[in-house]
Amino acid sequence: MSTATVSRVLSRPEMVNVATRAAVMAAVEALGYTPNAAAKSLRTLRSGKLLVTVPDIANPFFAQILQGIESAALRAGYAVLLGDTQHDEKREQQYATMLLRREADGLIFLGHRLPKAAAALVRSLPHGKAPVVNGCEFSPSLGVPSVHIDNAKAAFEAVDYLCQLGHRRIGVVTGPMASPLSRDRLKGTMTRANRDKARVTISVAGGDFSIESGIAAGEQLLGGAKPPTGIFCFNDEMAIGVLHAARQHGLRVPDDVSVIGFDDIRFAQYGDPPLTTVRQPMRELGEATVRLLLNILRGNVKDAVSVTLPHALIIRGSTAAPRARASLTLARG
Amino acid sequence: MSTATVSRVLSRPEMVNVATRAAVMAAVEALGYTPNAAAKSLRTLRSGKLLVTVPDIANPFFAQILQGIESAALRAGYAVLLGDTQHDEKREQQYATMLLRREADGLIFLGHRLPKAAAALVRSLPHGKAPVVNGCEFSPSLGVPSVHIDNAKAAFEAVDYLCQLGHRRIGVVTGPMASPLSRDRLKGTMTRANRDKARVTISVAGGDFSIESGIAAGEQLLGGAKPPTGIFCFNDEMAIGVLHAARQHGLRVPDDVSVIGFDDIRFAQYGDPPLTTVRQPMRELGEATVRLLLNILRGNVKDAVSVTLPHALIIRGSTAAPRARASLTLARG
DNA sequence: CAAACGACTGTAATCGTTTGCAGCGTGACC
DNA sequence: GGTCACGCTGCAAACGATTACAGTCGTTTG
Repeated sequence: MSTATVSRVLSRPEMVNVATRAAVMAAVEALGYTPNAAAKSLRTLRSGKLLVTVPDIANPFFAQILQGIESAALRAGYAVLLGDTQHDEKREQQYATMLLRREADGLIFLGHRLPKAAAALVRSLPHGKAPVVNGCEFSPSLGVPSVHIDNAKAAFEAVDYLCQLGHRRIGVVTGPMASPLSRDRLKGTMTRANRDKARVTISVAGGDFSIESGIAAGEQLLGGAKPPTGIFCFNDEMAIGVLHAARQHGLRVPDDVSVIGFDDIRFAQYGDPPLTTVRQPMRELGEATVRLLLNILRGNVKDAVSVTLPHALIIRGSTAAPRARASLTLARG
Repeated sequence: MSTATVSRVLSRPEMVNVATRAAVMAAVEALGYTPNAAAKSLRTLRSGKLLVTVPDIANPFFAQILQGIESAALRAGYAVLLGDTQHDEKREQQYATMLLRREADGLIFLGHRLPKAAAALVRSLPHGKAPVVNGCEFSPSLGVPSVHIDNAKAAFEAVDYLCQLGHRRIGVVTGPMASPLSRDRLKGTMTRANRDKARVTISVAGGDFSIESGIAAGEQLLGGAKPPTGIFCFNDEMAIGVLHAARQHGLRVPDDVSVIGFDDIRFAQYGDPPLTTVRQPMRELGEATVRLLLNILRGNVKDAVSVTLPHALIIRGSTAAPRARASLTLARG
């Protein structure tokens, strides 16, 4: 029995006679043979792995996207190489070179920076051929397809909802402005605010998507002279921080101040109060990203284009119409 | 310039003359050469990857352990192959075979089941030589070293704290009993309860570590005739569920019922009320697990033994002394 | 001065698969 | 009966690194 035959049985069984096939399988069973992945990868130039870099795996938003990625990858016969970059550019670079070493067949990056090594790869290949896709930011300038929601529209809707409830002083807790995602959400926020320019005022506090930065932003917004009656946060964790800050200030949510989050992580709905938020389809985002990458790997150029998935404003208990100014002042005393 | 020299420059630079070394480096730069990982792996029989299987990556507890694993692995020059098993035995098996294919040099599994393929490996190698370690369960019978806390002791302390506050009817929300971790915590709970056999009664509700199962368990415990005044949950997510259920029942925490969680995930301290919980050093658990695995890979047999890390009861706002029975009844009316 | 040595560098075998090509036997068709 | 096609299997050449071993050359040592 030649190695060639064994190899064929294992990779393309239909090429070999049923009898020999059975014999080989029996021998494989008996000897407990398992093919060596490195040798296979060396020969075929394919590793069967997808490299995924995540800014922070402890962030439930990314964790759930990753879950979608993992399950779609597994279904397609790929394994996931995980890189937690901690928003650190060095680490992003470091991981990206694994692509050049052919340790992975493709790269999914969930941050907003395209690592140099990957950028070089993108430039060196014809458009739409580089196996690099982005997970949740949309940045056409990178020349890399991505899967995302319409962040500007989503923010518009969130702020619109606050306006419709009657809020006039609205606070916004953003993410880092380096990320297009934050910029898009701010853009949507402003678009809506400017529509009511005369009446609606926006105050902006910067955050970094962590609970702690949400607390700080909450302090900042609620500590001022004329605090906002409604606060829109660019993710749920910061919203949880703002809720916390509001409690510290003796403010009740939603009676004294309304809060809207973003993402709809699992903890959003079970807090007190349950958080009104913009739901992103995290799992689907992850799955769609893998599909996109697989299309590129398979050369389906026509299907290798950015995808926009639907979002939804989920209304829960953290939002309500603002109270009259007098009673609010009273409550804060 | 022979390939041998280039190889030496890249892997053991000290072996080659400084001048040639510089020349090679220059050429490498100029040509943008990057070594092929598969070829290297084939030749050296080492992949530079650690396989990590996680029952549920969206669970912040595992996410944080994974974070520790990833960072320790990266520091040691290893990459992480992630498998989210969704508690599914099939998927665990599937991932474990990657070890046999030499797609990874070692396996860290965070669930409680040792996959067959890995078990076979453990049996086939001398004791303490198999590159397989467990992440947070301690199960000597598997013959695999692990990193964990003293679960029985931790549970003992949590229940002890409730007892000392004056609670007599205590509820427990467990995890799946298939896991030694749950059994150990229940054991610790019972040890403490039995010390006060005459006065303390324990009621047990089964959960699966999800928020939803916490809600269900909370309903079950709080819906009865003589509901517990203190509830100890085997993780924070279920505790969050119990808090939710308590609110639904019109009970206030900690006035009407005290709640203790386990793990101290980030969301525990920013809820309302902040959760009293048993802190596990998640990051350190992950890092220690990697160290353990590396010791095995390097043949440091004497350091390849299970490790117990310290836990701590973190007291926050979700626990207090129970109210007199009369007023409790009043509050619930 | 010859021999031994040391510091490098090159040759070539090797890791374990995949796969193009050739060989071989069988049956069909003319 | 000869030719051809077809189905299957084996041979052997890759894939791209690492590394034992041998060779080269300058230097030290006896």
